[in-house]
Amino acid sequence: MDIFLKTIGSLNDETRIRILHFIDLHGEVCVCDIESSFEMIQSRISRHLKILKEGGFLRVERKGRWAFYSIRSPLDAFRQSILKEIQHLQLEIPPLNKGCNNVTSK
Amino acid sequence: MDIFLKTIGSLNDETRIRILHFIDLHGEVCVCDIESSFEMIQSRISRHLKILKEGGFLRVERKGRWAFYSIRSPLDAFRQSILKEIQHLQLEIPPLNKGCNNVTSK
DNA sequence: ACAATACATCAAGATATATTGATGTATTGT
DNA sequence: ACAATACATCAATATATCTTGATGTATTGT
Repeated sequence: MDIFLKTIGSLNDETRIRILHFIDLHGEVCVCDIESSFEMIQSRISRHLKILKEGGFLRVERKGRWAFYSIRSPLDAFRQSILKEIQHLQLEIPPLNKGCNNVTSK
Repeated sequence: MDIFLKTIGSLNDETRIRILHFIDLHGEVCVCDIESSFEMIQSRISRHLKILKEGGFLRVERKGRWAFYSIRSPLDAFRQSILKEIQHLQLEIPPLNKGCNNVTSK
C-alpha cells in the first residue's frame, strides 16, 4: 500500500506530470536542462525529480557534476500504463533547452 | 490534464483505496454499509465516495433513500489497470457489514 | 403530519504538500 | 587553492486536503 500510495502521490502534481513526460520524450536529461526548459528554479525541479524517483519512475546516473535522469528501465507494466496514459494527454512540452555546459551527445 | 489529475488525486488517499477495493470486491453497496464495515463516520465516507466518483471510478444509483455505489461500467483500460494494481496489493478489506435496513439481495 | 433513516454538504481545525530563497556538498577548470 | 558549476536539502510560508461535528434535504414508515 505504501509503495502504491507513493507512486500515486508522485503523480499528483501537474509539474511532475510535465517533467515526467518531458523525460519520457527526451530521454536522458540533466537537472539544469529541465530547469532551463521549464523556466523553473533549480530547487523546485530537484525536489520534483526526487519525488518521481521515489515514485519508481526515474533513475539517476551521476556523471561528474551532472545528474542525468531518465525513465527507469525496466519499468513494470503498471507504471508503463501510466506513462502511456500521460502520452495520450497530448501535453505541450517545452523543447529541450540546454542550460548547462555538458555535452549530452558526445 | 485536469481529468488525469482528478483521477490520480482520487487515488491519493489510503481510505479511498480501501473503499474503492471494497466496492470492487463486494459489488453494489450503499453508503451506510461502507460506514459500518469500515467503522467510519458517514460524512467521511460520503466525501470519499464523491471524490472517487469524480475520479471516474464509481457510479451511483439512488433507490429510495439509499445511494448504491458500484464500479463504473464500462471502465476504461487505464482505470481498469489501476483496479488490477490495487487488487494485487492484497489489502485486508473488512467483510460486508450491513448497517442499514435495506435488502440488497431482493 | 411527524419522526426516523440515509445521505450530502458545510465550516473549522488539523495535517500534508508545494514553492521559494538560502545554504550545503561535490566536482571541475584555472 | 580558489572560484564556478551542478545539484541536493533545509526552513519558512503558502496552499491544498482530510477529518470531524453540525446542519440540510429527500424518502419512508406510522
